[in-house]
Amino acid sequence: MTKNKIHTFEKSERLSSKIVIDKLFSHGKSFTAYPFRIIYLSVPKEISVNAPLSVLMSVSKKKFKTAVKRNRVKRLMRETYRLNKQRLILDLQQKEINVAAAFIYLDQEIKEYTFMEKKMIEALAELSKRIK
RNA sequence: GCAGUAAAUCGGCUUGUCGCUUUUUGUUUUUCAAAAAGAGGAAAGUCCGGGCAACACAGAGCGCCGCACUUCCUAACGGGAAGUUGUUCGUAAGGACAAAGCAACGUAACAGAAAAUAACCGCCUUAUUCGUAAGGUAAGGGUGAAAAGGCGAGGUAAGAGCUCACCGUUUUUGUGGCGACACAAAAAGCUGUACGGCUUGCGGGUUGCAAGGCCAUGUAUACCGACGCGGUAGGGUUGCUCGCCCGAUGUCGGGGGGUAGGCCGCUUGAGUUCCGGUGCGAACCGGAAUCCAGAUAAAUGACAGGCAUUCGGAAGAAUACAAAACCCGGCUUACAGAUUUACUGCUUUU
Repeated sequence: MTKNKIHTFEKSERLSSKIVIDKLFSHGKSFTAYPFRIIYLSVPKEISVNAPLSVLMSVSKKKFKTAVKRNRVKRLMRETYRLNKQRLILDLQQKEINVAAAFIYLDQEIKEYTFMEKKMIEALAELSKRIK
């Protein structure tokens, strides 16, 4: 494993299956780590493709009316996730479970990158603790 | 120099680290590496028009919806260009808005005598029992969005295009213009105005790429074949019996439709850039070069530094609006700031 394989965010790591998303929102458990609300669900290995963790980012249209601002928030979330996900993935690989999760942004304003990063690390730690 | 008007263009640049999507090449079947490309003038609103696709469709009429000065442009348009007439804003350069028709049918509330076969008051004439009655009259009054061409003079019992001058209107003729129309002359005393669901002309089938087409794992399975039970269980016909008819459950194979998912549609097109020509212009014609996002819950990014611009004494702060979703042509709306050209007003200097 080379160094630059760690911080990726490829298609397989994104949650794109309609069925899994529907399941996630109807049966998933959730908690709030402000400014994120996180919904997660452990998925059987046959359904999920490759990655131990597949994720989607969501920003409400009500809170950010223009697409440019929504994109900005989503990209910030994605970057912070991408750079800090490694610990959680190792954890999941040890436990041998696959997880699907949705990150929903709750705040009304765009926050600084440093703030977002700090909160993302907290949220990922919390998620790691909750999954058994 | 300052303020403004019109048209057009641009709308940050750059280095490093870590990423994303597509394509190509190499390595090689499993993803790994390299290279190239990767949001806009409005991509937006989804308001019009067209391509494309599926479905519908003998022909004609009625209805419904949209549009409406002229000529031109266009694949088409409710769009655009150049003009016409009117109203209006601005000192000006210029800007904004409006525009078929009233022959037939219909409407014009309230107010007012009356909203179109005009007589309430007033004015005048005649009659008079002096109360009024008959008639003439649109000059004056008030109402109203709108009052019977305007104004002056003559005229008259009082008045009236009744007559005349000027203005307006309509018609005819002439000149200019492709035309809307403009100008000029002559004639007509001049049969209201505003509009409509009315009339006329032109256009319109419906739904939108989540259109539409193809492949198809798993699960269940219409139907068919083979093997097996067995022409057995059971069912139908009938009040019952006979008779007649249908006929399982299993295994394997074929097989249609089709869910998850994938592929096509999908980016070479009314394309883009440059040059030349025609036209006042929108635009068109000819030639050369070129391939320039194709994602799918949705890539085109994040962070750190440097530069530029603006604000500020400095520290520092700010750098608009807004992100493709089948593709084009428009319209509308948002937009920090910068640049160019032409023109206008004011001011200074010459």
